[in-house]
This record gives sequence, structure tokens and C-alpha cells, in this order.
Amino acid sequence: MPTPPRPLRADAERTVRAILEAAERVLSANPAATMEQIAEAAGVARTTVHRRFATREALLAALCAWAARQFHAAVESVSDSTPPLVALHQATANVLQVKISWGFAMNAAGDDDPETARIHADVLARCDALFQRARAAGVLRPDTDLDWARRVYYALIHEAATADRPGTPATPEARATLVLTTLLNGLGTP
Amino acid sequence: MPTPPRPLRADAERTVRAILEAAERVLSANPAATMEQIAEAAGVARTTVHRRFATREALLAALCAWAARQFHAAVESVSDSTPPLVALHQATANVLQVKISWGFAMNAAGDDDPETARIHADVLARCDALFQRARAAGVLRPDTDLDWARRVYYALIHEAATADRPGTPATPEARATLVLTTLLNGLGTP
DNA sequence: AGAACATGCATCACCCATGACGCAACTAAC
DNA sequence: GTTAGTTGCGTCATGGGTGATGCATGTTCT
Repeated sequence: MPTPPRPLRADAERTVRAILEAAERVLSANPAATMEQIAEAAGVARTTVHRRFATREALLAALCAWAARQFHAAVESVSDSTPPLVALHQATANVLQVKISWGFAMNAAGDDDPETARIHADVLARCDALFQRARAAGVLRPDTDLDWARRVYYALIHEAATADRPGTPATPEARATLVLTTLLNGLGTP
Repeated sequence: MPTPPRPLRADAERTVRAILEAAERVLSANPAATMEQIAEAAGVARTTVHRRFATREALLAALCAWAARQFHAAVESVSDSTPPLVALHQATANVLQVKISWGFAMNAAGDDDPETARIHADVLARCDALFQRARAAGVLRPDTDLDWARRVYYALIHEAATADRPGTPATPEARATLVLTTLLNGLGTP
């Protein structure tokens, strides 16, 4: 996370953002991409990347931390008192919005940083709580294995976020509906 | 694919198998693992790996080709005349069996080799045909988007193959049932 | 406008994975 | 048992990514 004691100047902050966005773009296409390629995509010299992120690991960690915070914000904005099905839809749409732009960073395992790990754990807890509410309210079957449900849910979100076929709905809301109808009703004939 | 003009001697063939299995094991844990690590896991000198697979790319390609053939065999063994639901269950169980042992190799995009690409295309075609039969038979809803269905199906198989929690069913058959009930019925209250 | 900060560029050193040989010891195949 | 193939080991060359530094040229902030 780029929070050195001395606050960054405005242009430097812009540079950091540009580097993170470029890293997401380049690494999602090729996870083994070099610092050089990332720098080029960011429109910046390679040495500048090293100035902001001492090592490659540091860049990866910062990228993951950034995505984790977006992820957290997407989930946090959903009120705990909203009915489960509505809350699920809101959270799904928000997460999809983030995931479309930060797909690589959200999948990359950057839990070596304790702060990022904490955020991930918090999101996980919120997700679990929401699923428990959903099960208690009868949205999910009473005998549902919540761990399996969560895995399936994440997987569906991932598919909905990466699907780019003509037939796929464009807006996050429509995709969220697709995810939830598939999760709850399946694709078979009732 | 290890098919040089001259057939390999028995011990050499064993070595190739050991290297491929080690590569799967090591690379699934760390996709950026070195040839050295793979060789060590295979109980073989690094130079021997290079003797069998000239370059790292060649090893990856061979690994993917091997997995693709296993994949193909798992799908091919299901008769085209079997009722769709039964066929789905058989194919799913077979694929899960393979995927548990060759998870990395099946995900790695090794379609640069035309032969492997052909096999993958063939498997895809069979999957599509099976899904069309399922839809025609009323197993899938008549308005189902088959592309979305296939994506969800693959994703569920992936989750079922990588789930290693105590609550998860152990046998491929039981996991196949989990995949199919989730795919067809979803997890919501009917 | 002046001070502090940021960037590009050129340059350097370093490490490590990769890939290639040759040779001696061994093993399968006939 | 002879022959051809296989392996381990030591060795070497090379490329490429990484990380650090100094300096001149902008840019921001006050």
C-alpha cells in the first residue's frame, strides 16, 4: 500500500494510479509480464516504477491491497438490514463492477500483507453472514452447505465478469441477476 | 508430445511419466516453478529433463497434450445414445477423476500445439452436443444459453475438483452428483 | 520565485534460469 | 554378451529481468 510517511505530490499520486491500472491490464493478459512492459503500458520509465515500488513483490502487494479495498467497499455498502435477496443482488452487482476492472488483482493471492489479509477475512465474514441470513430466510435451502454455496457463488461471479460474448448482458445489474438466478434456480427444468 | 521417431526405451518412458507427474504436482503449487524444482520432484537430474524436453515450452506443451488426451478419453467413453442426464453424470465423474490429478495441465492454455487444440475442440464439440441433447430432452430449460451453461458447468467441475474440505464428498461419483444437482436445481428453495 | 519533489535517461552490477556438451557408469534390449 | 540407449555430474555460455545510482530537466506546492 503506497502510504509512506511523506504524502505524495499530486503528480506522483497520478503516476501511482497509472502504474496500478497498467499492471492490472498487462498482468491480466500475461501474469509473467515484466516490469518493463508494465512501465511501458503506464507511459512511464521503468526506473519510475521502481521508485514507487521497490520490488516486483511490492508492486504486486500494492495491487492486491488496492483491489481488496475496492472489494471491501463494494460489499460494505450493502446494509445488514436489507432483505437477503435484495442484499445479495446489490452486493453481486457492486462486486461485478469492481471485478470487471480489477479481475487479476482480485484473484492474485496477496494475503502475505496482514492488512490485505484482514480485509479479505472481513469480506469473507460478511459474505458468510449474508449467506446465513439467506438460508435462515428460506432463500437458500435449509440443508445448504454454505462453504460450497460460497465457492459456487464466487465461481459464478468470476464467469459473469469474464464473459464477453454478444449474448451476455452488459450492465452489472443484469449480470448480477444472471448470477443469482443461476445460483438459486439452476439451469434445469423445474 | 513425446513421440520422437525412435521409440523410447522402457526406463526412459518411465522417466518421462515421472517428469510429467512431477511437473503437474509442482506447477499446480507454483506456476512459476523452475526446471530445477521439477527435476528434483521427479527424482531426476535437471539435464535429464532437458534431454526429454528441449525447452521449458516443450515440457509445458507435452504436459498439456497429455492432459488433453486424458480429458478426451474421459469424455469419449460416454456413449452418444445414453440418456442425457445419465451421460452428463458419467462424463462429469470421469472428468473429475482426471481433473483431480491433472488440474494444472487441464487449465494451462496449451493450444499452441495444433494437435492439442484439435482435441480440445473435439471435447468442446462433444460437450456442446451433450448439452443440446439435454436441452432437447427437457433436462435443461428450453431457453437456456448453452454457452453460459457450459461456462457454469466447467466452473462447477473446477470447484468440485479443488474442494478439499471435510464436508466435501470424496468419490468422483458423489462429486459429480453435487455438480449436477447444483447446475440443474441451484441452491435456492424451490 | 524559490525550494522541494518527480521524472527520464543512461549506466552499471548481479543473480539466476535456461540450454548445451562431454564423459563415465549403468541398464535395457537383442 | 554385445550393442545401443540412458542417466548423473560437472561445466560453461548466455540472456534477460531486477534493482540501484547520478544527473539534468520539468513540475508542484507555498
